[in-house]
Amino acid sequence: MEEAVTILQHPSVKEALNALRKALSSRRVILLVGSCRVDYRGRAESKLELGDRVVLIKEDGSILVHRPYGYEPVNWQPPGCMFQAGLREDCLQIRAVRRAPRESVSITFNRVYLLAVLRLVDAGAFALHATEEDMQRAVLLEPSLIEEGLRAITYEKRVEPGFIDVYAVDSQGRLVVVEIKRGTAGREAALQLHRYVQHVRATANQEVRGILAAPRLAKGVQRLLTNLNLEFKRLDPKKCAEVLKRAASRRLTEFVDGG
Amino acid sequence: MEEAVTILQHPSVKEALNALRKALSSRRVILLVGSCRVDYRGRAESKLELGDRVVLIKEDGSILVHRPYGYEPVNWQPPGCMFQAGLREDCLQIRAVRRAPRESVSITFNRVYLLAVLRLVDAGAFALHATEEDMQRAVLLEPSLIEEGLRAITYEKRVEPGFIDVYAVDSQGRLVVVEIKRGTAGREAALQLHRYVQHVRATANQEVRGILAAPRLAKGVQRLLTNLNLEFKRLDPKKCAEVLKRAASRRLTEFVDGG
DNA sequence: TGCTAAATCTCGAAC
DNA sequence: GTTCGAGGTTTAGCA
Repeated sequence: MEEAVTILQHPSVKEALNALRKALSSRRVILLVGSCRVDYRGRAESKLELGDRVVLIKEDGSILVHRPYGYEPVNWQPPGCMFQAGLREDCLQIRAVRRAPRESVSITFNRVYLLAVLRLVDAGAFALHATEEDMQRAVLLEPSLIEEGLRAITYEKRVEPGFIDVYAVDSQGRLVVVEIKRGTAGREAALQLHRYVQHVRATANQEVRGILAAPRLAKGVQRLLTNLNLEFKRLDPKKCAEVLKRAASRRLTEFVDGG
Repeated sequence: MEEAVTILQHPSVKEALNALRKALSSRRVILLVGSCRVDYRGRAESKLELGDRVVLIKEDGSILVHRPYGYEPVNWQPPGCMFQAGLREDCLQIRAVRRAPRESVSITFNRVYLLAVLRLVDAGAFALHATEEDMQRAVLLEPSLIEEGLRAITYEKRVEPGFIDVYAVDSQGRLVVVEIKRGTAGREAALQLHRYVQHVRATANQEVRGILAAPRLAKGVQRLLTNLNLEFKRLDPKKCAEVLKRAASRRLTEFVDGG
């Protein structure tokens, strides 16, 4: 069985090329550190002059070029690339090509400091909580998070301008459109809600309330809401997550008790 | 002078911790490969179970956790983090904390396959062409890209709904609002243009044309434009980039000839 | 610092 | 294959 980690330190260009070709054909994760130039052609075009970078090639054919700073890669290619590796004027050149859209990144190393070929096994589950979807599910489960007496009718209702997060009826029988934002709700969110409410009003021909539910509003948005005859309701993502967790454990209890 | 690349292969947790602490305090770029769990708390919450990952820590205090597949990091922290490294039940634990917003990522390695500490020098210039801003500048330089006889008045004009990309007058003296998109223009772009045009009409009290300029339209958007009494003009990002390049070399020629 | 709009956005789902 | 909306979006540009 092959080693999980194979490392070449300061390899010659030829040594690096040999190891790289083998690693690419066996679909390994590859780490390359060295001095390189990068050119991109496709949806846009870019040129990056000589400097030290970290290049990460993954099993699914994605590639990232990282500078020593910044969250985002300076150049990249999404999963599904074809790779070519070769020599070019004493340099190691790697080309990552994809079609649809047709684009390519080519990286030219004049020096390689480190080449690591990795056999990684990762089947770990990933779970993200307190997303906007979680908040929506929480409101459907407990509409009182928005206001007492509210009853949910549908969610993700398709209307012309987009999707209504939660569509409900209040204690007095009026239609309510609820737009949920996980972060600070800005002007765009208010306008989005406005479009939905306008559409429902035109269709339903009765009184329709619009409620923007978010942890907080951006400056000036309260005034915009007032002008548009819409309402704001503070809604905490964490509290929504707790509602979901409670509901899940309740379901579990009922399941155990009932079974 | 210290080595540009320092490597520990399959270090013990204690060895890794020592090297990591030193690397963090000297603000090096750090590559860590190993088996780990990851927890995130902040704007949302996430949990990633055990698996092999590549962790990249940068000079500016950003950190990325990459699985063996996918363009995006599964967990991360933007530049400006504080790092803590320690032992936790025979595991190497790294915590990256930032405030505003308050959030943290903690990574717990039960095994480290590779630790590389890198001294990278990257001063290479990066240039990106054919962005939406390039297209806007090209249209300002040559309004005939949109239509003959068009004259630009202002750009990035502030109006209530946002910023008008290019504000112009056509050959017959009518006001023209131009909205530019670099990619496929969808429904949202048409509605955005509509809002701008409505606003200008209300303000200027005269005939106002709205032109959506983009390489192509999403399906159904042409019909929407027609309903809203707006126009579409095909505009190629690459052609815009060429216009700019031509203009730049012309300026250079004039400069050389004149000087 | 807060807010707005763009991105080689990416990613996923729905049509 | 497109299109559309969300993202722990990030990033750049301004008020």
